[in-house]
Parts: sequence; structure tokens; C-alpha cells
Amino acid sequence: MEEFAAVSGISRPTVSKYFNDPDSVRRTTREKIEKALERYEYRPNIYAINQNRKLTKNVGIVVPFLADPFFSEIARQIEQRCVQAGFRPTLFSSYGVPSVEVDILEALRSIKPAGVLLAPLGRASDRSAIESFCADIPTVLFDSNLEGMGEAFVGSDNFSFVSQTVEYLCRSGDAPCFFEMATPANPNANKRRLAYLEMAERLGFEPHVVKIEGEGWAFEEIGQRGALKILSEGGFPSDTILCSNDRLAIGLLSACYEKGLRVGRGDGCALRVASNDDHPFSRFTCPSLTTAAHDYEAVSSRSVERLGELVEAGGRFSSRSEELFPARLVLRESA
Amino acid sequence: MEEFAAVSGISRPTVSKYFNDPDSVRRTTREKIEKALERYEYRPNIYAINQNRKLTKNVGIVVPFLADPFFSEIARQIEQRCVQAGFRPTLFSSYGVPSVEVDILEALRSIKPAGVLLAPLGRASDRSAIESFCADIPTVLFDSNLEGMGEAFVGSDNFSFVSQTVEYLCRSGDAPCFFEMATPANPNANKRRLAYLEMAERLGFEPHVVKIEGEGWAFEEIGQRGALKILSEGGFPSDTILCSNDRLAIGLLSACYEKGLRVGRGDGCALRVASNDDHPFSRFTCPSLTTAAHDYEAVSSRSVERLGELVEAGGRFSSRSEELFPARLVLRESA
DNA sequence: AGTAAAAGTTTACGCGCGTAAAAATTAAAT
DNA sequence: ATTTAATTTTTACGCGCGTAAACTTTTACT
Repeated sequence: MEEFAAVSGISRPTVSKYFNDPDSVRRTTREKIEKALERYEYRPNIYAINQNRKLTKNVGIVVPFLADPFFSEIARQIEQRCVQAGFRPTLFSSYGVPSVEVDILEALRSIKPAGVLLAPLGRASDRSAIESFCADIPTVLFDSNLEGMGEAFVGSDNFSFVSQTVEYLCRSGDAPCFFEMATPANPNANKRRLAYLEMAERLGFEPHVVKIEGEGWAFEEIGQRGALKILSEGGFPSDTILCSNDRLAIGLLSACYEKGLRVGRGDGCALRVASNDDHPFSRFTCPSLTTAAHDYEAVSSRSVERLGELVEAGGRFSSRSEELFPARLVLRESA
Repeated sequence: MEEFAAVSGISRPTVSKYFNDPDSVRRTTREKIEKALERYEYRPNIYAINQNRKLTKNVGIVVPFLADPFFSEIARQIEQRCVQAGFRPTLFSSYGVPSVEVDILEALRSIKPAGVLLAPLGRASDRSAIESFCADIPTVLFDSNLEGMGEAFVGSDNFSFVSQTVEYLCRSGDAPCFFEMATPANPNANKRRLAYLEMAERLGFEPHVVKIEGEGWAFEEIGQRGALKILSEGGFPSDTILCSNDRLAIGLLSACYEKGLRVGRGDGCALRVASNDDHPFSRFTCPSLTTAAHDYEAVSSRSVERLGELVEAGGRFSSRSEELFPARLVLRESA
């Protein structure tokens, strides 16, 4: 930087100021530096910068399972918006393993991020590890809420999802049973079940929750196996099935196909299947999946916005906020 | 570190040595330090470390599209193995955008990685940018080969994929036509087409390459639209279709379902469909997809191994190696 | 016990940059 | 042309650690 300052005819502290914020120097000064920049392609050393700055521009984005297209899609959007907001995002996935999630948080501490956007594993998360992390690093939770943790939460309104799908299914045919994992990894799953039960009461139908066995994040396989088991043991309590999430539904549809059961709302269809999430692949299932869509854009943009505000506010909000975005019902062929 | 060295009763240079490599100090010394570590939870500042070390332990992993489960799966495995090898991996995705790929390489330069594992976009990549990057940073290419770039390439043997699927399809029924994008993003697609043509000649059948329009990485949609168009304009030249990759096949299967065409090898099936990749979702398509599987494990482990050797060798190999792993034919219901 | 090799200690420097303070310069305003 | 505010320059220090050199202590081995 010393040398570069010399060739650009500006003092080093001013050059340093320029790289911190190009608009903080006079226009003529900026132009001189930028002219020199074209000829000498100097880049400040990021490690030296971050060692001396109290606050880096790093942002950590943590998701529970990047191989799930839902998360890779939302991570993609969040990443983009972080860059637009002037941050340097780094993407992490715990791939469903709690200890990896803890390791990621540990690694994040060491890069002294301005803030972290965290979608926790959920039930399997080490709550005390996350709590102590949030105490040290400004953190916004998204997608999956852990009560009281982080400075803010941005996610989707599970009741909005389920109420719309249930309402639609009841309006257009039989009331649905609810298909889910017995021990869901994600807290959203619990909220969805509760929403289903609530809707059953409101609309006056008998709820049936069908729980299937399975651990981990291989939801499609769990859904497929669970559905095959149920189908060969007397079938579902209703011909209309609402799945807790699209990945389970993908497994269910594959099981139905295997069993020769036609899914859809037309004549000759044995089952109707609807679900929640609007997973990127749900348009290509057979039949295409009727589902309640996340507002990907709202969740991702609001998460990053909230993080920006948090960093601006010095890392703490006076009170923790929770923002939930409603779902949008997407009618396709499966129900 | 000064203070920590004091409380642990060891000199600072030795403590520094310890954090560089715990095994480089005497056992008794190590134990003293680790005992102190339990009580004072000191962590060396990663920025100060990397500023002074000639070589960081950072490794960049770059994939073209993380929302494609194929890449998220291979990225997952590579990430794991990097950690096991003592590296600090960071994951990047260009999400199909060439300028983002260039930005990523630029960002990678600034973190001075020990090495980079790069799966380039392919046709859309800025070759000169990648070339100049590889000249500066030790790079191993994987999945997608760019002639002469990087110190090594590790990928799958496209001929092995196509020869096995074609051979199987011919053996068990009619010869396949080949379904692909007119302007594929990935160089593997071209190799697969050539392999198909070569196999047609070897086995003595008339090749039919069916090309569909479409740009970008939304392969399922492109495959679906393309297939719908073809099906409503006279159909495919053969009742057996080999897709260039699984994501196109997923779109094709969805189009077939929509058209009421039964896919599979049994009686009453109008089409047989096979493909390449063994995409994580290909087990759950309707019907499940017969495909040639990548050796995910071999490709990912060998890539990381090769990178380790490269770093060990000081960043340069005397000659560029290309390693291709054969496919494994996975017979499912679609063909 | 004696000795060479291995490991640790002291001392000191430098990495590349942020940043503070005081002085000097420039730009804007009366 | 003066005054005043805004920038820039000079000078200087420090961040947290890697690392080299010379020296001292510990370990391993005959």
C-alpha cells in the first residue's frame, strides 16, 4: 500500500481511507487512486485489514442441509443479497449433523463476522452452543425458529401454509389426513401439525395424523418407505393426503406410482396429495405437486435487511423480532 | 498469545509452534499448553496467522450450480474430505453466471488459498480468467474438464456412462435416440453425444440426436418443455430415449406423465427412458430412473487427494494428469 | 556420566494495514 | 481576499502473530 500510495500520488492513510469507503475521500483524490489502480492492480491484503478493523464485512450463512434444493435456493438468494448489501458472505452447511453445526459456529467465531444468518438444524441443534454463539456474534435466525435465540427471526408462517392447503382440500373434496415424520428434525413440522389440528377443529372434520418412522434428512426415502408401508397395510385414513413438506410428498408420490395408484383430482384418481414448501422440484413430480409456496424472496431479502439493520445497530436490537411471511397456494395436478 | 504463553508457562514462540502443528513440540510441552487451553480458551487470531504465513490452509471449492443436488452432494463429500485432510474449505457457487465465477476466483485470490478445487461452468466460463487464475493459484479441476487448465483433472468417464446405458438399452430392446440440449452448458454433454454416436457405429444402429432449445441451468424445465414440444409434433424417433443427464430426464418424465405416456420396460409402456448421473432424486422419479451413476466417492476423494499432493508438491505438478472414473449402471424402472 | 541431538527460551524484527494526532493544504463561503 | 470548514499529509504506534538467530536446557544414547 505504501508503494501504491506513492505511485498514485496520495498518502497511504488516505489510500487506506479510500479502500475503506471510496466515497469518504474527495472526488479528485478518488479519481487519482482509481487511475493508479488501473495500472498497478494493487489489492489490499484482506487478512491485514481484518486484523486491524474492529468489524469485518464477513457474513456467515448457515443452513442445515445444502443438498436440499429448498435450502440451496434460499441460500443462493441470501448470498446474492448479502453481496449487494456490501457484505462478504460465506456459505456453510451442517449437512444434518449437529456436531458439524457446532463446528461451523466455532469456525465462524474465528472469522469475526459482522453478523450471521443462521437456519439451525432444529431439534437436533445444540441449543446451548447456539445460545452462547448468539450472545457473542450478532445473529439473525431464519427459516427455523429457536425460541429466544438470535436478535431476530425471519421465516414463513406455517399456519398460513397449512390453513390454505387444508382449506383448499376441504373445499374441493374430502378433508385431508396429515402425513409426517414421527420425529421431525425441524420445528416447522410441529407448527404445521398443530395448524392442521387447529384447522380440523375450525372446519369441523376429524383429524388424522399419520406418522412414519425415519431419522435424518433423507426425507424422500423416508416418505417413500413410510407410504409403501401404509399403503400395503390398509392405506391412509383419507384419500386426501396433506404432507408436512414437499420432500416427503415426493417420496409419497413415488410410492403411489409404484403401487399403481393414480394421484390427482380427476376421475380415476385414487388419491389427492398436497404439500407445503414449493420445493424447486415440485413442478416436475408426477403428477405435479399442489403445494403452499414459501415467499423465498421475502424471507431472503428480509433476513438480509434485518441483518444489515442489526450490524448498523451495533449488533444488538432492543427487542427480538419475529417476522413471518404468508404462503401462496400453488395449484397443480396432484390435488 | 503473549499472555496465554505466560499462564501456560511456555514461551510464546513455542506456543506459536504448537498451534502450527501440535506434534512439533515435546509431549510434556503439549500437555502443558493443552491444560492451559482448557482453562483460558485462547484462540489464535486467524487473520494475524494468515497474514504472516506464506501459505494458508484455506481451500476453495467452486461449483457451477449448488442448487443442483448433484453438485451439492459432491460438494458435501469434498468439503468433508478437505476437513479430514486438515484444510479449511470454503464453498462457492457461481449459480450459472459466468461473471460470478470470475468474481469468485477474484475473491479466492484474496484469501490466498493453499489450493482450489474448481468445477468450472464449462462453455460459459471465461477461459482466460480461469487460465490466469490457475497460473497463480494451485488448482485441481473436477467434474468438468477445460483442456490444459489447472494442474490436474478428476472426473467421470463419459464414455463409460454412455456405452453402458446404450449397450444395456440395445441389449434389452430398441436402440435409443439421444435427448440433449442444443447448446449444453457443460463439456461433458458433448462427450456424451460423441460417445453415443460412437456406440451407434460400434453396435450398428442408426443414431438419432434430438436437440432441444433452452439456455441456463433449469434443465428440468428445459427437458419438460422440449419433450412436450416433441411429443406433440410427432414424437421421438425411437421409443427408447437416452437423456444426456438426469435432470433433463426428470423433465422428460414429467412431460410423459402429463401426456399420459407410460414409461418403463413392461407391457403397456410407450417409452423407455434412461439417463446419466444418478442424480440424488432419480430414485424418486415416476418411474424410477435407470441411469449410469457417477462414482461420487471416487471423484470427490481423488480430487481432494490430488489437491493434497499438489499442495505438498509446492503448487505445481511436472505434468497435468487427467483421471476418469467409470460409471456404474443402475437399473431401475424407467428402462 | 558424558555427549550430541533435540527442543525450548530470549530477543528482535517485520508483515500490511488501521488509526490517532498535529500540521499543512485545499475548497467553499462571506 | 479572508475566514472557515473539510481534506490531506506527516508522523507514529500498534494489531497478533510468524520466524530467524543465538543461546540454554532437556532428552536420548553410547
